[in-house]
Amino acid sequence: MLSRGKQLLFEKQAEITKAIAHPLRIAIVDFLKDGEQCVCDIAESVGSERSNVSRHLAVMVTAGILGYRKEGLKVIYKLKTPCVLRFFSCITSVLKQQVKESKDLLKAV
Amino acid sequence: MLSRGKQLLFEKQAEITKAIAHPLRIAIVDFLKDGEQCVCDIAESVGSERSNVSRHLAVMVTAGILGYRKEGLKVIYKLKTPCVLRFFSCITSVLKQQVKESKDLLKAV
DNA sequence: ATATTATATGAGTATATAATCACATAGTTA
DNA sequence: TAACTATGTGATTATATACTCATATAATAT
Repeated sequence: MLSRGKQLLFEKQAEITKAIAHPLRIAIVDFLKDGEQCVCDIAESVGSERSNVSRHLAVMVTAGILGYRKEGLKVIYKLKTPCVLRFFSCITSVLKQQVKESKDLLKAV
Repeated sequence: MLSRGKQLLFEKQAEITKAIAHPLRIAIVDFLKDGEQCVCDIAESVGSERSNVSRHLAVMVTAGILGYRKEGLKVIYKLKTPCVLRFFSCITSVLKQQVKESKDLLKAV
C-alpha cells in the first residue's frame, strides 16, 4: 500500500500532467516555446475560439505551467517551466518506437 | 492555424500524456521503475482492485508506455520507455516552484 | 459618456473517464 | 475432469472535461 505522502505526491503530479494532456494545450505550449504571447495570437495560432483558449490557459496557470502579465487590454502568457518542453522529446521517442514497431510488424508479414 | 501534420502530432502526444495523467497510473510507473511486476503485486502495491489496475495497465500498453509478457498464470508488466521517469523530475520542479511561491507569498503577508 | 477591443466566465450540452461488481477466459494443479 | 488462481472485460453509474454561445468585465480610445 502507498504511504499518505506518496499518494499526495502522485495526485499532484497527475494534476500537473493532466494540465498538459490535451492537443490544444500542447499546441499552446509549443507556440509559447519561443516567447510570451497574448491570448488573441495564441487563439489565432492554434485555430480555436478565444473563450476556449482562455479556459485552457487558465488550466495551465492553475497547474503552475504558465504565468501571465497584463499589458493594457491584452494578457500575455508565457511558459513558466521550460522543462516541460524536454518532456516532449521523451513523448516523441515513445512515438518513434511505435512507428518502428509498426514497421517491424509489417516486415514480418 | 496549425498544419495538419502538427495537429496530428499534438493529438498523439496528448494521447500518450493522458495515459500517464492519473494518480494510480503514476503510482504504477513509480512501482515499475525498479523492474517488471505482475498485476497482483502491482495491485497490492498501489492499493487498488485488480480489475481496476488491469484497466489502467491496458491504457498504458495502448499508449506504448508499458510492455508485458505472460508467465504461466501471471502477466508481467514492465516500463518500455524509461524516459518517462525523467519527466517526473520536471513535474517535481514545477511542484517545488509552487511551494517556493507559497513561501514567498507567506513572507510578504 | 459611449463605443470598441481583449479577455474571462456562467450555463448548457455532449463526451470521456473511472470505479465497481459480476462474469468470462485461460493457465495450473489435484 | 474439476477446482483454483490470475487476469481481463461487459455493463452500470458517477464524475470530470471540453466546447459553444451569450454575457460580463475591464482597459482604451473617440
